[in-house]
Amino acid sequence: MPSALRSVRKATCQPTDPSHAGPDLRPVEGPAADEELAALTKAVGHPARVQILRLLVRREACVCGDIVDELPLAQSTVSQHLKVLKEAGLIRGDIDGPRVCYCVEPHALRRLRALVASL
Amino acid sequence: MPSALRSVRKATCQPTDPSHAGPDLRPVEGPAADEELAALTKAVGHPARVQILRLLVRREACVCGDIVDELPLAQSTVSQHLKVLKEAGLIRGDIDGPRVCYCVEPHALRRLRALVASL
DNA sequence: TCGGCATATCGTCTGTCTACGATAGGCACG
DNA sequence: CGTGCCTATCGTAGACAGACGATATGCCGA
Repeated sequence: MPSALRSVRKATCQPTDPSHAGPDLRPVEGPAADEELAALTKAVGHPARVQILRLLVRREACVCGDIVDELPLAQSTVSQHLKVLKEAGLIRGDIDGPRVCYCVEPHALRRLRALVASL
Repeated sequence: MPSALRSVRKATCQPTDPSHAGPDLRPVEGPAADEELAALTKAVGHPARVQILRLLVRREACVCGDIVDELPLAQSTVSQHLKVLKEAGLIRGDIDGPRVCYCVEPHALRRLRALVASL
């Protein structure tokens, strides 16, 4: 049975509650902000990773296997892209039994928006 | 005489007048938008290129030599980064006699902001 | 027209990215 | 306690990125 026929699994993790986090106080300019902006945009700067982000935003959360099913890439490749996004702080992965449930980090996205807006 | 002592040259080019351009009608989602976002963020995703963009935004326009003076990189390296930004449509280079005057493309920045905001 | 300055391009080296298959490890179910 | 599924990691190969010096090009001024 091909994996494409697998059903979408229920997502168990939730994005970080943004109500606890006030506005980001870090500056949007200066050398540190430049490095941060470069690192974030570099992480986003690949079509597969953009697709993954969109998928997670649309579905709020998503099991790794579902992401693999949506992209025309090998499982190991998708896993590497997820790792890049996670190391950039843009997504989070919660272990859910035998699976891993990924979801976006809203405050990282807001930070990215703020940095891009400062350009 | 070290190049660091050169004076800043007057910029002759101006950013594209944004008043002529209405809101960008292209969609901010879908496969084409994903590719576009990936290409733009990839171009921004390097510290030197972020610095160049910031420099151009701050000064509105800037001669290539001044950019070289501001960055700890060789002239050929800076020229390559400028080329990346230009091919992504983020900046424009106007020939001003023997020099080249670079300035940002405001509509490209707005487009980038819109795409990032759609995440 | 010749010389010099500003910029772009070329050639090259090194390192990182991206892709894949193969393999390892962890958890649930029987 | 084994077996099977899901995911991460390893190893590898090819493509790409980033840096530099050297060189080409193009424009002014003498």
